[in-house]
Amino acid sequence: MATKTAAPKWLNPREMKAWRSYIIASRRLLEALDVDLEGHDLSMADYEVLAQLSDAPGRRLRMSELAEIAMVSKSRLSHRMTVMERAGWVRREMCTEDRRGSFAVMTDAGWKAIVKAAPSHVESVRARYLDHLSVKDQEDLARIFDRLQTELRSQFLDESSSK
Amino acid sequence: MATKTAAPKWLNPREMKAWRSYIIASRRLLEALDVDLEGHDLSMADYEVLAQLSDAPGRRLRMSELAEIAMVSKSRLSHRMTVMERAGWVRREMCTEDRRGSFAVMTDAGWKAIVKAAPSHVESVRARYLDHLSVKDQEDLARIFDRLQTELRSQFLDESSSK
DNA sequence: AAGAATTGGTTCAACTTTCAACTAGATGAC
DNA sequence: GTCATCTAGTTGAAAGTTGAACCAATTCTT
Repeated sequence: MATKTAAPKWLNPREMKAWRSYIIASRRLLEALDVDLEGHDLSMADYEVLAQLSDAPGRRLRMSELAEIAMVSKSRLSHRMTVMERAGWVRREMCTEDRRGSFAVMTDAGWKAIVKAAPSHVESVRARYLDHLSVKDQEDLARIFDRLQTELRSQFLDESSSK
Repeated sequence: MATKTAAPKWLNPREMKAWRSYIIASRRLLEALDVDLEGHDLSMADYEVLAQLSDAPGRRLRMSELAEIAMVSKSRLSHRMTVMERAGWVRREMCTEDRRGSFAVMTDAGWKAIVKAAPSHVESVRARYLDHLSVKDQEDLARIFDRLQTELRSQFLDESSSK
């Protein structure tokens, strides 16, 4: 920890509001979006995995790459894959170039499932989120959260290098 | 569902950015905050429960009320309570007015734990979030997410009444 | 070319969360 | 008052998640 000269400890009312309203609304939002997806037997996390996979060339990706871009741990992806494999949405193929590795491949059934779910999910994102934002709000949020993401990533890099 | 006259299906680039940057940054942020709390053997969810409890008069609340304001299910609260009870942070007291009910009560050890964790958590909220926002950003976010929350709540009420 | 270190991915065990069933007390209708 | 209904909270089983340990293949060092 850096030697901080007695930083102001608590949050002032403005900071508190910026924090609490964000965190509470986010919880509710995520919850609502998850509920909306239930009809398609999908969680937000699984949706993200399938969406990323469906975007990939050939709708196939190395497991680790998929884990990376879908922001789930390798372990978790591995487990979800066996579930989704059982559902017939994906399958694994071994990788001949690197025989440790394997590919996650989306099946036709998986493709159909995601194509079916996507419009209602998008509609849900609109109804729960975008529809309540002005164009300016959208631009502000994009800017703010982009910066946040950049900062978080650089913090992460710092922390893991100086471990 | 209301009869919507063929709404534009997909997200335009601005909407997409507003959505993706928000969702990705949020995931990373929550993750970082959770990691920061690990040192105190707390998850964000448990922290929230304890924080709410510590704010209550007498640091005691009916279980259902606590579940409500900490935004966890009754079942989940019940399970977490037994864990935190084992850790000596809380205890249950039966409610004499309504003998089905019980109170969650924070122990001295629990109070000490949360008092110890709070400054570092606040510092973490600053470092991961607030420090990267201008005053204007903070005000914008508060306004936006307050509105979002209001909308989500009213949607929720609509949906559960017309179930 | 032989170890040593790294990487890709899975698996196991511990833990957490959810969902539905359940107990028991409170409320309401008649 | 009694039967039905509702509410508070807990429980147990199933499903999900995590993190460490693990295997096997690759790459790095010398």
